[in-house]
Amino acid sequence: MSISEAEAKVMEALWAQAPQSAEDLFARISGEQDWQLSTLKTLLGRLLAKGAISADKDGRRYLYRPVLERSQYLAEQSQSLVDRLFSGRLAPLVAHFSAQRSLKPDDVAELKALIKQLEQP
Amino acid sequence: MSISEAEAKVMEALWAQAPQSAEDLFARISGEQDWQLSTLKTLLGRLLAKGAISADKDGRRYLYRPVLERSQYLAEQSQSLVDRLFSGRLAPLVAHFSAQRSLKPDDVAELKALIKQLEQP
DNA sequence: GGCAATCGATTACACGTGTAATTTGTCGAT
DNA sequence: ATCGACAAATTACACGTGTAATCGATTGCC
Repeated sequence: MSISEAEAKVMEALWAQAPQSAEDLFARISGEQDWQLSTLKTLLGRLLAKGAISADKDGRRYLYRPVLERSQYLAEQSQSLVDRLFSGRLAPLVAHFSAQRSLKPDDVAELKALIKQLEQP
Repeated sequence: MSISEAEAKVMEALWAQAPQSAEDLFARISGEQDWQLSTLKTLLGRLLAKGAISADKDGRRYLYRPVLERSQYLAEQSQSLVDRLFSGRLAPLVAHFSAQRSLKPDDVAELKALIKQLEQP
């Protein structure tokens, strides 16, 4: 099962720090996200059901921690986009960004460094 | 309003060739997508409602053509992913792919060529 | 002109999602 | 033992989406 966008925001908060209680998460997420505590609880429940997080009892409350790794989530999402829209190849995506002129000089420099690294393993 | 994944498949078929009738599209999409004609009609209706395509009467049929451009759709989708998962920067996404070892030598070569081009406009 | 074929339009329906209120269960304090 | 606080679980509900059947209108043929 894949996680939704709202659920992903909860995951981000857990990837930033874990474990956290629902209250912790609520405090951390408020400001970013204008949710009722109840909403967050619903999302935690759904993430638990999906196996994306785990919960350990800590006194009267639960402490939640990610099971799904951020890097795995990134991989799924990125791969899916590249597959769906760019025939599974990364270069066309970069070309697209370049054509849109949304590459800052910083990006170009960073990319260049990356490529260099890839060429000399 | 944004278009859904099933709707995007219809758009792809229209981007590949336009204008096309519902029947044309159905023929072109069958094999990729195991839809009933009725399903395709529903999706065309929704795309029309969203303004992503237009329809011109051609005798008893309609001919559909894209209004939303593919490049704009690519831009929205890519930007959204990069914003949500990579702080809006492209380089980290490429780095992620590289770390996943999902870059083939071809890709690296192509990227290198791209970068080169970006440096000497 | 009536009937059948053919389209598009309308209606259907289950499921995921965003958002939340209400209910339930438990622990601590009186 | 009871009551209140609090946390989690359950229930709620509207909306988008995937998938499709059916309805209704138009048109070509006999």
